[in-house]
Amino acid sequence: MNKTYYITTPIYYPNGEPHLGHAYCTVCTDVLARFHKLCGEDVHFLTGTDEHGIKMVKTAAQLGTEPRALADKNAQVFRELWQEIGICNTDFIRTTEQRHRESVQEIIRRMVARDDIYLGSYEGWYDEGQEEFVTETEAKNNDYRSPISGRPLVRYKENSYFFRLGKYVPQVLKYIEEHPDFVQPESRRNEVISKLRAGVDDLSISRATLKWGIPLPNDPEHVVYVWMDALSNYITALGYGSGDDSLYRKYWPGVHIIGKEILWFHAVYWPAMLMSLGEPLPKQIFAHGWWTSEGKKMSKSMGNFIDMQKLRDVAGTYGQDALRYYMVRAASFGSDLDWTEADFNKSFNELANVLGNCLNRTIKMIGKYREGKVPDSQGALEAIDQALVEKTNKLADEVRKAYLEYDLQAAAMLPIELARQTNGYIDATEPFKLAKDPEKAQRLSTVLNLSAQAIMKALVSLIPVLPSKAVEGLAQLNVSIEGKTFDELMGATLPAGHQLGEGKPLFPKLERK
RNA sequence: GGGAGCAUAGCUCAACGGUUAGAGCAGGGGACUCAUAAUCCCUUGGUUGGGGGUUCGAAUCCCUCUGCUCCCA
Repeated sequence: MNKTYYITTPIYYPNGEPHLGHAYCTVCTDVLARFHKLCGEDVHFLTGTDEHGIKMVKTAAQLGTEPRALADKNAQVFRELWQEIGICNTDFIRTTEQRHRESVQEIIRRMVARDDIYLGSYEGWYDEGQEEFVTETEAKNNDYRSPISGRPLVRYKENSYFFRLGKYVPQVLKYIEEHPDFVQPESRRNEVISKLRAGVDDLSISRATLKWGIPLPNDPEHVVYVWMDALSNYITALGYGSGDDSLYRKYWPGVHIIGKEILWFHAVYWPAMLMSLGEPLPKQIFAHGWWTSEGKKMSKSMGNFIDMQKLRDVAGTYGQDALRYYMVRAASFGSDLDWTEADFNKSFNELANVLGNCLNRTIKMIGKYREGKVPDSQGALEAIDQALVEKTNKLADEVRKAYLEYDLQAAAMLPIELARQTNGYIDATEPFKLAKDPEKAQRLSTVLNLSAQAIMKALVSLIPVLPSKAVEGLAQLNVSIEGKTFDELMGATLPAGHQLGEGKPLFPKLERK
């Protein structure tokens, strides 16, 4: 039995189309999923859409359609975009699906049985025009007026079921304190801890005024509100609480990759819910940062919004892998990021000039000087050879470590650094000059061999980030990754006599306007 | 108002309290032709935000000032 690995993105709110933020989170999760898959693990990768709630109702009304139809349409848009940027999710859950509905109701039943849910009343600032509650912060920021209509907010009270979050807070706090890796990165973990210490109220989990949602099994006049519905997806998708929970037993607990704005809910509500159910907590929760664009907050009116169309244009022009590489290497995983044309070009040039060119010149020289067959490395290694061999041999460990520590930026850039060094090696050893001197044939063989080994390892390491291009590059080296694990591929060398394929630019440069 | 953090080269960032504070990019100079007008080498550039302290030794620890960010209310 292979080791299992379960990883998730959040479920996205489909009241609009996906944008850079969604794509980033999904790509990072995908990169991790692909690495673990490459390591031979049995990977289950879940993403999906969170389709209930007042905003769906309103957006649908504005568009003259129904929430269900809006969700159907946009869930499909999300699915298609993920296809286009190479996402390898194994499941896609929609919270309107029957499997989720039934399972959430079962979850509530179990919580009710545990006396963790009770009827109380929810009081807050209510925007009558918008027919929705606004948070205390939001109300204050808008001077207790509706940001839409400008009319004063009213104090409104309605019955609501509550989850006894407060009961579990001490346990959650203890768990987070005792498991430093549970919530990452560190700075976010500290924020959660300090907020937990300040004390937390019980959580309102139902709305009687809303109809678009999952009815509470114990009181169908109420629908399940936001987090109880949304967070449950991570286990309802595995069949938790249904007749067949084999996937749940196989894959749970998993790793959650999320944006920093929803860390609180994942780090506190979700563990508390699982404690109430008596189920294991997630293995890890990693919160990534937010994007700005050209140094400013993304906004449609500013014209710097990286929307789905822009993502499609970039993927269409430069390829999905160039987009993926850019996103992953743009900043260290966990910190905020900034999308700039200049940085994108820089990152594309790394792929084309450093990685692609290194592969290309190596293949072309072996083609020209050795009839496309990898020559044997002969004779004693010189210091410069030794340095390249060491760097090549270290790559597997370095990349593995980077992935296990969620340092996706390093994982993406380490192979590029090896390609950079290989370029330097080729320039320093000058195989193209050695080729002119028959007496240097042995030396030439060594240089070509070591260059080929290095670029091969660089490409293997990049498979999770560049699922299509890395494999394409390896195909040029006539290396198949079919059925092979990361360790097997990284431990292997191209044998002497190995016939290479045809060398073609991996990331062709585009015509400049 | 409460809490946390950051400040290092033009830019993005590194540097268990321990040699001369390092990379990439950008800038300057040069080399090369296997390769995608690609590549490589050399190089300019820093009083580590200011001030004080602890220490044999501080970018790193402490205090303080300034500026910025984040979380919460």
